[in-house]
Amino acid sequence: MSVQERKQRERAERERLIVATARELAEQQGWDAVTTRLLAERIEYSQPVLYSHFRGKREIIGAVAIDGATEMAAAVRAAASGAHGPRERVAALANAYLDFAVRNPAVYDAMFQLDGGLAFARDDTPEPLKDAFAALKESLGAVAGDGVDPGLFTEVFWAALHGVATLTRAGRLPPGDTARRVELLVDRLAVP
Amino acid sequence: MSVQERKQRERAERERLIVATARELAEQQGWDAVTTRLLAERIEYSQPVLYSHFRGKREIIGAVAIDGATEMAAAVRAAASGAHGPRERVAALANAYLDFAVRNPAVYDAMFQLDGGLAFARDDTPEPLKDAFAALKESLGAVAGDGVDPGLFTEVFWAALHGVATLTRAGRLPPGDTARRVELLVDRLAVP
DNA sequence: CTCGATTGTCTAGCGGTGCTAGGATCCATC
DNA sequence: GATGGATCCTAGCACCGCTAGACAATCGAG
Repeated sequence: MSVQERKQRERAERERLIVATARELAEQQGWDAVTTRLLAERIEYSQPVLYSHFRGKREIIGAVAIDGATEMAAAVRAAASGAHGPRERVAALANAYLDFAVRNPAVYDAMFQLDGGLAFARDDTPEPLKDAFAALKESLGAVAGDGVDPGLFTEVFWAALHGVATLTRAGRLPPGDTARRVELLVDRLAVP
Repeated sequence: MSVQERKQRERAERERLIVATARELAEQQGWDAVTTRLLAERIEYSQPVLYSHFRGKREIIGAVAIDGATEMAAAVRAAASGAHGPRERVAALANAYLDFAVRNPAVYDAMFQLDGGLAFARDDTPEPLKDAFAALKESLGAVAGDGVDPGLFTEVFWAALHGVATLTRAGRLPPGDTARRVELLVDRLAVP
């Protein structure tokens, strides 16, 4: 039995290695550079090994996305917990969110831009994704205002942050004014 | 001279055909299906002909994006001009924007999601792109509020719309509540 | 009207992609 | 130590964006 357990452990270890390497490669050279050949070479196995862990490249992206969601949830909660008052919490959250997107562009893309084969906003949505949304809702729900559904408010605020994050990184918005944009967003959207 | 002019005209005609076919193909089967081979077959020329008009696939995407920007600017202006009062204009604009994104997903992707090799938010930005932003600004600038730069406000409002559009279509936001989201956005962001 | 030059187009192919079939190799078990 | 199943790799498929070079059509000069 112990032998099987060891093999299982090693297999799980290798799977983590694949995901970590894919993420590293994507952050360094972009997702286009994450080819199955290069990824296989980096983990020092042949291509087919990747397919014994994942159905395809799409699932590898999905795995990176789930890892990222866990981290983002933690980052957002940490930022929120360090601020006093609902409004300050929201401002801290917004900055933490955008900071995460800037620091981990490839992971952010995996989560929200690329097709990782994941289900969103459904019952069978992976737990880390639900939890990341929950982390936003914890702070944002408090400033939704009377008569406004906290879930809906969270979605709208999140969408605004997402828009700022993606348009800025894609060069559609001039960089540098992010702080002022966040300020405006928080001022207007969050009810005191 | 007339012969050259005719040739030039036919060449321009073919270029329009390429862009229109690429757009049609992308809307029908997604941008992944827009391969140079299939595109060439559809226009009934060989692949290299595409490269005598465009530097590569990226530039074809860019051409579709520019076409789309012109149409979006018109759609937004039409919607805004049919509404009374600043706040109603903004609501009409927001709905027109999201409607455009839903009706022309491939074009929307070409404009804001894919790499079309275009410059944004710069001096050498193609005129139609500048004009699309200007169309937004015309209506949005009026509700920016005192002490808020109209350009900055337009960017933020646009980013929020973009977030709603992309997250909804990517399945990240449950569809169906778009109207309520727009309502919330307009209520909070637009100053009476 | 002929004939070289230019222009336009196509065939064929390069190096890359994601993915997989089938054979070789390793190793726990009998 | 033999054996059978799990594990892994080599080789290759069909496709991608893109391009070199052959070929045909057209133009302009003599």
